[in-house]
Amino acid sequence: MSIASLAKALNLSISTVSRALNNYDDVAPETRRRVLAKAKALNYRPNAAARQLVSGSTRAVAVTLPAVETGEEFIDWMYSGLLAGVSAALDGSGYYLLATSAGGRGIDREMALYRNLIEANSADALLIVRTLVDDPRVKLAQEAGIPFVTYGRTQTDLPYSWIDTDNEGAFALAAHRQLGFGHRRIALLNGPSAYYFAQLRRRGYDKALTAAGVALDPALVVEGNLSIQSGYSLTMELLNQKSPPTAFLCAVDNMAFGAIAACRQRGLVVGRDVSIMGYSNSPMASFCDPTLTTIEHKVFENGRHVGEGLLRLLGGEAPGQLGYLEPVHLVPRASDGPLVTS
Amino acid sequence: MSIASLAKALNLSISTVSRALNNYDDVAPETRRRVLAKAKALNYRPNAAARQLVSGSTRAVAVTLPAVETGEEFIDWMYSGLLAGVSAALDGSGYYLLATSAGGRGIDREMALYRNLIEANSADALLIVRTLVDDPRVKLAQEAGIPFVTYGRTQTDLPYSWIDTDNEGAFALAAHRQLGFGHRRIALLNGPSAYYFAQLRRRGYDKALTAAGVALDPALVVEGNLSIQSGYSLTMELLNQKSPPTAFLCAVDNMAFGAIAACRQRGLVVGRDVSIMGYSNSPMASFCDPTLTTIEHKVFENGRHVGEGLLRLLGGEAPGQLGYLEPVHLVPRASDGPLVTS
DNA sequence: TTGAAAGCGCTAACAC
DNA sequence: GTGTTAGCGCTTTCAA
Repeated sequence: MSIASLAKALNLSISTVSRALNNYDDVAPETRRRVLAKAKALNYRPNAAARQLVSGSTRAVAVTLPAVETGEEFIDWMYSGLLAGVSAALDGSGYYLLATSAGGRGIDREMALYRNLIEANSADALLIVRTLVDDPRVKLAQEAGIPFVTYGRTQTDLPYSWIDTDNEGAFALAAHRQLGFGHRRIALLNGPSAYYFAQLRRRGYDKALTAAGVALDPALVVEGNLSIQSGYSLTMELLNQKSPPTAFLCAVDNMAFGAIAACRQRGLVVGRDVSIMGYSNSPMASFCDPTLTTIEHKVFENGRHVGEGLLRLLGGEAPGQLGYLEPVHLVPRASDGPLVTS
Repeated sequence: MSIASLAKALNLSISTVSRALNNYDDVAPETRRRVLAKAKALNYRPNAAARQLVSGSTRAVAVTLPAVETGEEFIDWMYSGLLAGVSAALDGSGYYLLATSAGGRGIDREMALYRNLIEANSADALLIVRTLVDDPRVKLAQEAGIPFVTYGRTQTDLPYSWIDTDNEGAFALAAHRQLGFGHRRIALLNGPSAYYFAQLRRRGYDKALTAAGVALDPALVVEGNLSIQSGYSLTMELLNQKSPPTAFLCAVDNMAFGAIAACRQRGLVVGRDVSIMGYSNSPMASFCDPTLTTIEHKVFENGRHVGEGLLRLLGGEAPGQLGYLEPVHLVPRASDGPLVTS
């Protein structure tokens, strides 16, 4: 069913049909009615490729997903929620989300995917998630002149549109809470420092400790790949130190679950002998034992904001107009508490 | 950079360039060399829309994701792994995965998405996941004549290509294990019965119990939405029965985590007072307390098989040639054990 | 071995 | 208010 056959069935020219279909106002109301009715009856749907070729627009927002952890997951829980939000915001706009996975093969693979997408004209805009401190994807998009929104900030001189959560504030808050409980040896189980969010978290943590007059101990800041397993291993190593930490701030809930498992195995009662905090407030956090004190990270809502930003850009807004720091808040539960002094 | 400007730069005709680029054999070797070199130098990339328009093929495999649980997740852990596998199999084939979310708005929304995709010619093949007993998506794809692979089986008279895990075998195995432990009141926390996988699991469960001479008690078979929360609520309700179950077979690990939380809250020691089993062997299963006895479900590998099936179909294989039941196997851990008789 | 030309389905000038 | 026409960038006959 092409527009040509539709036109023939209506005894109209192709252009009149096209105009009626695309809501131009120089079409007789009666004609428009007839066209719309016939299109529905004949189940006409414009060919995406043809429209794309002539308009230059694909109506697609492309995102490649890092899956840094294992290479065996398309995306993880957080991105799952984020994309649901983006998808929800895009819904009804005529734009859709084109998701491809870099399959854990790193930033080079991601760059290749984006480059293809851009050069083959397969997307109108890009979504860049989990930004690096110095992110080549951002540079690529800027050079190509394709609209993009980042989830997470990066270092660049040019204006760009971003949404981020208050990573620095979140970890200052977390550290502050543990300091208030009397903890002085507070570990930070961070993500890889190549990611900007990890640097920001570290900064928040550093600031809170420094403000409280607690000396920074580099041995207490470790990096892992955000998996349960890494949380477990890192905690085990930290507990082996001569003077182990009494509090553990984890970059994601998953790492906290690993930390809990490690402490349990060591015979430590989490929430009493040691304090553990997560970040994200994933569904499991309220069902594990002990329930996990964490920082609520509204991924779905964040995604919705990202989607709205994308739409603004696509609507012609200049990059750099958008820069929104999502607030985070504490969800106190049972996995942390006052330092017990023996 | 269009093929026209490439041709001009080479002083060749468009068609010769096209042939050289597409590996036709009626091109002089020297000409091909020149074209390829120039294309690389000029960073030429064929326009996807144009190629699509003329060839009729988009090189896209579309999948819409149900996110039935909450509507707030693009996909869940299982699909995350499955798609990673599909994506891996497709990698290098020239086909890519186009994922859109139905945003938890049910099968009607999914049907609308697929219908659009088909009618606008936006995909060469479809991937249909989490099949219903009587699945309208399968009928739609069959009527449209578009190649598709289902992950999960369905009821249809026509041949189709599917990959499924051995749901029936898995739950027969699980029930058999609990029967062996002496349990007689074994609950099944199933998924919604509209899904074929839920029916198959029920069948496996029924068969195992019947074979052991244990009467089926409908009160022990309940349905939930596969979330942690639903596992928790259903278990609470089951424990409130006059004669509560001593073993709980859960449709997914998440439900099992909810079940563990519920039992803990009731003061029951999981693995001693009650037996709990999950399904999927998610990362958390080996880190929770007690560690979860579950059924390994190799989602990534399954996804790879699905992707390979898709490629076979796209390569011209007739539907119905593919029908593969993935084996599953038990991962015994600490959450289940012999019935304690007081 | 290469080039000219038609046409995929659509939009948007431009004429009437 | 409607029709004619020229492309968008590519593949693929058909001639040369």
